Amino acid sequence: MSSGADAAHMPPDSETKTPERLRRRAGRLLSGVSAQSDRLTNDGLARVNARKWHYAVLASLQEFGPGSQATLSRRTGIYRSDMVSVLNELAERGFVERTLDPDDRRRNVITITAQGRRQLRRLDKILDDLQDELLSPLSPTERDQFVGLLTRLLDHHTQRAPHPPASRP
Amino acid sequence: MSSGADAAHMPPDSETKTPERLRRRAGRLLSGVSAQSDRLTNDGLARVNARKWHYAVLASLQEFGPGSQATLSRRTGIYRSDMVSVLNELAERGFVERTLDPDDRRRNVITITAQGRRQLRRLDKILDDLQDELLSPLSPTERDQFVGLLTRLLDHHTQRAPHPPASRP
DNA sequence: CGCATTTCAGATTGACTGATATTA
DNA sequence: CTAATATCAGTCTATCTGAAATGC
Repeated sequence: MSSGADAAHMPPDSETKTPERLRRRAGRLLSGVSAQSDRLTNDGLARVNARKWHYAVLASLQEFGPGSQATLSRRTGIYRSDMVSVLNELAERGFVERTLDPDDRRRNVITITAQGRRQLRRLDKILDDLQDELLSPLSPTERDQFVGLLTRLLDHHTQRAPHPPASRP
Repeated sequence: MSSGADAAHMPPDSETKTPERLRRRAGRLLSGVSAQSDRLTNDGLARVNARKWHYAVLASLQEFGPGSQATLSRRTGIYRSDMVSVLNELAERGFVERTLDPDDRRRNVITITAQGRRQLRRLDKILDDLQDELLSPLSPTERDQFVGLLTRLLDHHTQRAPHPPASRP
């Protein structure tokens, strides 16, 4: 009368339910929600043939202007070694240009193109929608709260790197 | 007379500062905080030769009693294939016992030992401390808020798996 | 010389898939 | 027969390390 599923073929609750102390652990909650968010973002961006690092690089170029690969690496947190392939992808698609820096011939200067700016707008829209989906169970006030709390946590733990230096190669 | 660091050897802000739109993205904040939390937990547990899955299994056994490996897999979210090695580690250390299930000879019945219960208490303490460290910038009220928001997000997104079925093998 | 930059080549890791043997 | 179980072998991806080549 009461339970919806076919009890004969379903395992008892104790086989599927997560222990309460596990459910309450902030660390576990964080990695769960973060994994969900990653899946959402990766899938959403893959649909337009983009990756999250593309967004990071384009946004950085748009906001602070052109820079060397090492500079972009510091601004986005992407390892220098990985920056190469990210920029290859962005250059292939015509979103950035790589030119030799005349003042320092070790460097490449990376510039965002008009197409790159258009792509950035597209990605911004997509990420806004995905964020709405992720935060859909929360009210507008709660969303702000959530983002605020996360920001404070991240700032606190990345200021002068506590134990291992967070990111930045 | 104002800025603390030696300006000559420091790159300008535009080389190190993260773009504002990047900083605001919930997805980025989440993976940042989650990464920090993972680092903290992994390091903390490694100091007593444990891993986060150890805790998940021990907590599940303590809360719901003995179970087969498949059951534990469902309760903790660890893949069946990875459960084997986790249980090997726990059995090596004397925290669980593997015995053949007489009622169903495909199964092993996993039981927590007295040592395992002691270890669970130890790990609970460690994780409490690490959680305090992670959430240290937040007031007690804010910590509850934060955990509450995360719980609602996770519940919403794991109920009847939206796109890809989150975890559970 | 030491140091920064771009680049490549590979280590390491964790989540995940697939196949097999056994038993229900 | 199909389905579940424990196990092993191996893929795939992201993060990260190391070192070479070039130029400051």
